[in-house]
Amino acid sequence: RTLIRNLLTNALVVEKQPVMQNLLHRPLILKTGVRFKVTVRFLANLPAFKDQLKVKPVFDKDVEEVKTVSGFRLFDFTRDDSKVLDVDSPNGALMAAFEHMSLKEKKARTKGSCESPLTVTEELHIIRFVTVLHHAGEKFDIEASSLPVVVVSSSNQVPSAWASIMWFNMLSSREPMNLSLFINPPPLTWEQLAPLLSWQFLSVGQRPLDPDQLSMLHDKIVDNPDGLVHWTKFSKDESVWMWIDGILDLIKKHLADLWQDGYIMGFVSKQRTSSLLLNKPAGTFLIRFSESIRDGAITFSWVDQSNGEKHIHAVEPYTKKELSVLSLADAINHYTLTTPGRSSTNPLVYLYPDIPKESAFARYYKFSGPSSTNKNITAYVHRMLAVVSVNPTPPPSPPRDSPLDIDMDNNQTDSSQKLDEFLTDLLDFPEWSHLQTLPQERVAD
Amino acid sequence: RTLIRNLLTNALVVEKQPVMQNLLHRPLILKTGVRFKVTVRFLANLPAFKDQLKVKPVFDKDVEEVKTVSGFRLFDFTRDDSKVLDVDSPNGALMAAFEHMSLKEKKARTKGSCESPLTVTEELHIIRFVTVLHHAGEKFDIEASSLPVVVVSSSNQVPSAWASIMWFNMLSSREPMNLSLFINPPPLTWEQLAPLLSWQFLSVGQRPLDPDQLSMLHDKIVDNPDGLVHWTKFSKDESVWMWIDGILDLIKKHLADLWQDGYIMGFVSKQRTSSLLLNKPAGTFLIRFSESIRDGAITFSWVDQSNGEKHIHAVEPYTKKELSVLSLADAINHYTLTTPGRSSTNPLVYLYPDIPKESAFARYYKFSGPSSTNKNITAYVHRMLAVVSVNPTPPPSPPRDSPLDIDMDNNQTDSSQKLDEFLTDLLDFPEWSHLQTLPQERVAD
DNA sequence: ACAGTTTCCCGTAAATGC
DNA sequence: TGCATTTACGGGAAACTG
Repeated sequence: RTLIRNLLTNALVVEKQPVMQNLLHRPLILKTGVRFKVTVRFLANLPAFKDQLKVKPVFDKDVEEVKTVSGFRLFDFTRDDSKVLDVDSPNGALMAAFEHMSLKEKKARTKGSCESPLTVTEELHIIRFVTVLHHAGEKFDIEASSLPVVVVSSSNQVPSAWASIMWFNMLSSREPMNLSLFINPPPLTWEQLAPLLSWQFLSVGQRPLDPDQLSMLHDKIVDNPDGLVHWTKFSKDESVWMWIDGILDLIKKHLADLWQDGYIMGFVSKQRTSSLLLNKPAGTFLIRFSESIRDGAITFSWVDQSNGEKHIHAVEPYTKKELSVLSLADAINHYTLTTPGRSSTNPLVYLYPDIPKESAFARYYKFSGPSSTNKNITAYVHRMLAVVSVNPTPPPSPPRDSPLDIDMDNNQTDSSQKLDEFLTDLLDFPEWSHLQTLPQERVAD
Repeated sequence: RTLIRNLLTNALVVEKQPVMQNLLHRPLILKTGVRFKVTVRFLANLPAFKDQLKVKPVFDKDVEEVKTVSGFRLFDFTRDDSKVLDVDSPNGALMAAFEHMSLKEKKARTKGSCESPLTVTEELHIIRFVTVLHHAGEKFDIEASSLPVVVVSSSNQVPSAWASIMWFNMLSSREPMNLSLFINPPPLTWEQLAPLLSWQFLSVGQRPLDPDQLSMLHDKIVDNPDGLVHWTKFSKDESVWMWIDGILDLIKKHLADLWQDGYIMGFVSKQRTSSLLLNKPAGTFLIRFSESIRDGAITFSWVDQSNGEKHIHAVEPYTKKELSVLSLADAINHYTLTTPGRSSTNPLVYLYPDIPKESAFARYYKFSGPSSTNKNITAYVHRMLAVVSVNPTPPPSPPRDSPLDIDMDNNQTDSSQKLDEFLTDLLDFPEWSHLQTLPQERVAD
């Protein structure tokens, strides 16, 4: 009898398909006013109960934080609040599908001091599904709970909500269902955090972080000797996560191919960039994420040679907006340095360590976005977008005197050596002239 | 007594501030679920009536089309449906402000044949505000009506809704409040339509259409000898209006300055472009709207000279997306033609008729969008976007042999003559090589 | 004034209806 | 099936609210 009771008490299972699933197969982030779906399955497969069980969703049922933590927001369901009878599914199990669930904040928060110690994206909530089964003269209260969810009201809160989800997931095995986790959030060790981050890149870009990339992130994130990463560091003050999330979004929207191919080194420190490139021939470059731009931006650093001395440069990072009209492959392919009175050059020849640019990127060349879609022949003169800079390392005096130290045997190198002059009247523009006097060796960021 | 009755019957005046006001000061387009505001004023300034009058909005009150035209949509107010008492305004007049009005479609349309002869953007609706005044033992029914409005559910319907509003406005003087106007829409004469169109450009771009532009539009729109423009032609089949509306949006978002300055000829036929430019020195160009792209796009045509023969070319039109990262002025300033083995050129020197490019556009040069915002000096190499084409009219054999027929006295011409070579390996790309063999004389579009 | 949070709403994409 | 129309909702910005 108690066995049956226990069985039935745990017989409901919740399966959610929230809108913002974000590639982990779990209920995670719910946005007010946006529909999500939940399926509840009755594990005890007793067709006799068909049509007898009414399941009702209850938000934050029996959650102590609602009462104790003042300022904890309260929510209600706007649709499908009505319970749904159990019905047969194709595989014969009893289940109920809540297809049109939606949350709405219930005003009139808990009185008391309305000062919550938590931000809204640190509040963890749950949804319970309850039903009552009368059988053999006994009454069984059956319920099933979702994993914790974060409720947001705007999509600009999703990244920090996701940070909470990740943090919780990493700690939940030790403290199951502690909805007050973020009142006093434990730190994570780097060994816990590293695979978590790597997994994000695997999810978004089909490729995890390699040891070098993780090492750079380690140096950037772990600054105290105990090797622990604190929640504040991760999600608050410097907000390492916000920076990483911007990069993940950049990969998802514009760099999926190149990231998957492994052509984007991405996480490299300035120092490491220099030491890697200085050992390579001029014309070698690598692709890095901007460390200063929050919204996700990407740049490339290259090494050139002038007067026998090597210099490292980095182009001003490309933003999402620019990449939406000019892919990174095209931007690399057509990057042009101009020198007054001299021929123009593309300083990018070998992707580090020694991959000819074309063999890495040629398959992605398509010139620029919208115009390339209509490949039909028109009377219009076709065109492409290109990116142009003033050469930060002008070669010494006599024109075409000291060619770059580049292997000319390679065909593709040859073609990218057929370089040309560009509009030198750029230099008439006052804002550009100062660039001539900037120190050359510093790597950007 | 009847005087008073008439006075009071007409004493309510409606003043709306709809969301989509679109620069004409009238109630025009309302979107379901989107808030709009209406102010009702009581013209008879009798403070004695203060707090005695309850005004209630009624949608499509006494509109016959609701009953007769099957398929006519029905709407209700979702908020502020409750009537609002009259209150004193700062200037002492009695008025009621409906601050939170919002429409929702009422399902269950009129039965009968659900086939409406009208599209939703051709349905004209009105909102009436009604109140009852008891005074001196008599009962006065007072009401005020809005001008016709078009109700849409999505912003992709706004352009055609606006077409209806314009058409109605032009005809309403003759047929006041004919809500069935579009069941049999009368044509407009060109003399009616032309100022209507011009007014749109004045509203959006602070500059009306000039006679030449109107003449081109006339030739494009008026094809029957009676000089009438039919609603079908304007808004349906070829949808001249959709094309114009895309251009208006382009001006609003990216070309406001240049349009206001009058530097955009815009509406010029291919034939006229040719005849204008062929009489001008090589390097003369003009700016035209694409006639084929529906979403609003802009191109420039220029004349060059090769073997003593003049050619007209037009670049593939620029779309809104591209103009959001590269302004038209910059695109013109840095437009580059490349010729294999030859120096690159910018074919754009004089804006038609003979304005040096820089004197028209230099004030708007800012290189490309986002990067120019941070003018602070960083270690990054600055960069800009440029547009590049393969030269459609390669000059004859010996390099730098036949310079363009350009006045070299002008400083700025001089600087734009310092032209350079560009990446000739463009020509290694198979898709570009065919461009060499295209006919040169045809003007695009 | 300000920061955290929510609301508002355009524009695109997807869903729906006919 | 295709087209007309509505719904959905991401994302940027305004409005709110303490």
